[in-house]
Amino acid sequence: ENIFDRSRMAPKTPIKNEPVDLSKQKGCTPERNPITPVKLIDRPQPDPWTPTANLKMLVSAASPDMRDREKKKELFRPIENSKQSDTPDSLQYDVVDDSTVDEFEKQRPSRKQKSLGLLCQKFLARYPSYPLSTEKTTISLDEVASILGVERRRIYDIVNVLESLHLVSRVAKNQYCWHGRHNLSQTLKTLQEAGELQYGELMTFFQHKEQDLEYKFGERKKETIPDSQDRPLLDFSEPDCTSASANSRKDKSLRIMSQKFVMLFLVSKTKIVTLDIAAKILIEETQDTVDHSKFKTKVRRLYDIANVLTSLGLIKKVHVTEERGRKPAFKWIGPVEFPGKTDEPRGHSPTSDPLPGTQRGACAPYQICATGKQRFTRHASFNGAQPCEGTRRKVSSEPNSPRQERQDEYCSKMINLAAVCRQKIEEDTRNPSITSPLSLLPVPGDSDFCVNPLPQAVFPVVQGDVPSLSLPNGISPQAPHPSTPAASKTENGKPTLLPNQPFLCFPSSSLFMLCSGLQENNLRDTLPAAEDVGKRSAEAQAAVPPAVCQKRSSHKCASPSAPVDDEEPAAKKQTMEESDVPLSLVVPKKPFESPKAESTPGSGYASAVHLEAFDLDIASPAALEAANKESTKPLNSQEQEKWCQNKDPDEPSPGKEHISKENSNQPFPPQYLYVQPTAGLSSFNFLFSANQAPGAVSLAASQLPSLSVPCVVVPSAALASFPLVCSPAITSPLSPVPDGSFSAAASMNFSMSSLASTTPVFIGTTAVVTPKVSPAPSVDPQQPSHPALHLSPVLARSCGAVKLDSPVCMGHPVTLLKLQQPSSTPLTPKSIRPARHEAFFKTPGSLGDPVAWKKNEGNQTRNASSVQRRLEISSTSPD
DNA sequence: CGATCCCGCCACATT
DNA sequence: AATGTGGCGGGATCG
Repeated sequence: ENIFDRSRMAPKTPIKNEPVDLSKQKGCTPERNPITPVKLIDRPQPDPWTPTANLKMLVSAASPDMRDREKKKELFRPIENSKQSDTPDSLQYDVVDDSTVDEFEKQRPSRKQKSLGLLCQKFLARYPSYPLSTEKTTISLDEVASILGVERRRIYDIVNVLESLHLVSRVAKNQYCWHGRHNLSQTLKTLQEAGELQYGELMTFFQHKEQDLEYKFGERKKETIPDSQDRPLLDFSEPDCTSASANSRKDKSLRIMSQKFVMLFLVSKTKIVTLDIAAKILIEETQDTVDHSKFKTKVRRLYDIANVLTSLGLIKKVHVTEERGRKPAFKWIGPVEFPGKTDEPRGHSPTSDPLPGTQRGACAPYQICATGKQRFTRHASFNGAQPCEGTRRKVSSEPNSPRQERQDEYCSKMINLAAVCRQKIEEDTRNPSITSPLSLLPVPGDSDFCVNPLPQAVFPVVQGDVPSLSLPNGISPQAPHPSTPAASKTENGKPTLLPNQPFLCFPSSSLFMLCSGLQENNLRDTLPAAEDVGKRSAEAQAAVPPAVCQKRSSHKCASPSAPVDDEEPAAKKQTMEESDVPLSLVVPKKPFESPKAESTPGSGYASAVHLEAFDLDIASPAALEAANKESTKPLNSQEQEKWCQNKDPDEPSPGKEHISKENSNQPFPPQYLYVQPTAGLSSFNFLFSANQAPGAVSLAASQLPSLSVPCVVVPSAALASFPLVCSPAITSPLSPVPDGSFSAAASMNFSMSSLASTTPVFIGTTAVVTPKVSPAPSVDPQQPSHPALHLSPVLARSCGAVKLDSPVCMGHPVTLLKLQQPSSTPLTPKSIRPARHEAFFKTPGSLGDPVAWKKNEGNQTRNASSVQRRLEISSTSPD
């Protein structure tokens, strides 16, 4: 009751009104009046410093007696003061203080006193951590705000974060329901899983570099992945779920950010996350590079979140010292292991929700996790047929557009990750001279590369395809490899793939990137794991072609080893097999949509990830998995696994070296892009070797039209470089397309992929390998760019980051892109992309922004040089 | 001076 | 239109 009164009386305004300045000055003579209450007013609060104080306040609020005492102390001041009227307090506080020194401080309301963290503590003190299930505690924002003596806005900050962890949920306007920490572990678990999917690699990656190299990517993934797969993603849905549509809003970035932030901790091996990295990763859309301001804003938000999380006792502030110096960071001090299996409760049955309204997996804003994916895959298999689409969606539960958003998020994430990686790489590079060649490849637009949300939504899905795929998978038993199974097991297509390799997952299940060694190579220096990669890559190269084929033909692949050798044959077979796929080709729809999606996304992705997005449908994750497995396994599977596993950080090089040497031509090896088949397309899986030539991609675009094939692959012109694997059927048409040479290869099969890889993607590893010398030859289009030199910084970075993985990347300098755009523009999807890219760039202001550019440029140069070095190094010394 | 982050404007959403 | 929400970033404070 008091509260209300007081609140009204004094509450808000007073504080604000008061000019701070005066107060300070006055500080000396505090108190009294409130004329210019300013700081003085604050004073009252001051005392709260101690956490306990806050509690006391609360208590005091409860009991008048306490209050008086406290009052002296001034703890409660906010609320109370209103009532008490400031008078006395001021005086007392000083007196009261224990520490003499503090008086001043106490007096002035210092900012700390008003900190969000403190406020949050007060807030939390009001509610039991583990409320009885029976009692439902409702929270009135107005009430709380007045009680705590703050504006409502601040309460939102707190509640939003709490909501992200499901400690509270919104029940109605101005009303929240307090759940306490009962579900916290589950929530964290869910987040962890989701985080693994989304950020696992990155984090691992980083950490490796930075901290311990011990880690292995492969291992790491394996660990996490397994579990995560089955589970539904996060359901963060929380509240929103209720209104699936609701997502629309901006999506409460604070909430999402909070979840993402927590995820980073959970997937972090060290449990320490630096603010800057978190910000980079969390920045969506824009690539890091673009705005500095954006970054700043993100950091601010992170501080807000961190304050709340700190109050919850989940993290604590620490500093990490890196090469550059000491950086602010936070360490997770909350639970790491989540005993309760979340699964049980929710996992299998999505329906069960702990939280009342929120859960529904589908809804969750978080979609990221893509709850849908996993399920889809499976479902898809079931469906088998077209209907799938419908089903699938249902399954996904997302009726609406929301997905797109999700996808976007993913995209953004990916981008961010890429950026982060990039940066890391860059940094690393510095040290040694390791610039990653990748960096060269910039893909400007990539950032956008958003997911192809549309595709998913749009496409009906392909489940039919999936099934087919799945079948193979099922069959796949042939591949005894453990890894495979694991993958298969995991529902998520993505995860499965991952086992050994580092990969990037797209939310949309449609694309997967497998990075074999790229990163490693690049990073290698820095990274521990790199070595593996190298090996892998080498092998991968070999394997790749087959893999490509296999994807669908996994059956064939079954005899993995063979395929490798017989690439061609395999390819044929594949094609044969794929014939099925062709069907998918039929599907025209995709093309349409996909183009868009692709175009945009693709470009974006490409840039970021290098992926090409294809819009295949996301729906069929299984297919992907299968494909992936197959692809990799058949040829490489074992090897790869070995690599992955084997790779010991210590001596990765050996293997690699060999490989590299062997494959010198195709240094890149390992990366693959996976595209899940969409419904129609589903049958096709695309694997792109990172190496591929750009031309292929472009071709694809052109092709597409004609074919209307599902293959969406459209690499952005700039990006171009990706080779696409086309289903055989498609191939014919395609083959011609792109670059003559490449295209042919591409069109044919994967085998070509190998070719492609060999081909100089100028940017690709090859580039690295063969130092600049003649990267160009391979691709005309690209040549112009001469990426290395000109790469737009941004791109380069992004590429680097992303690319690190894939040598594939094409580095196109920004300039190039532009050029291409005009030229290529026209019809092909490519053209589209380019355009977008530009737009993209511009938007971010990157281009426009002088500052950004400058930065970029600087980087570029740097990169270039480093790259060169790198190339040399790589070429010379594989190690 | 960089790290923090309070404060509150203001846009968008909901009622 | 009013009110609820919450993005966002200026600029104050802290260290």
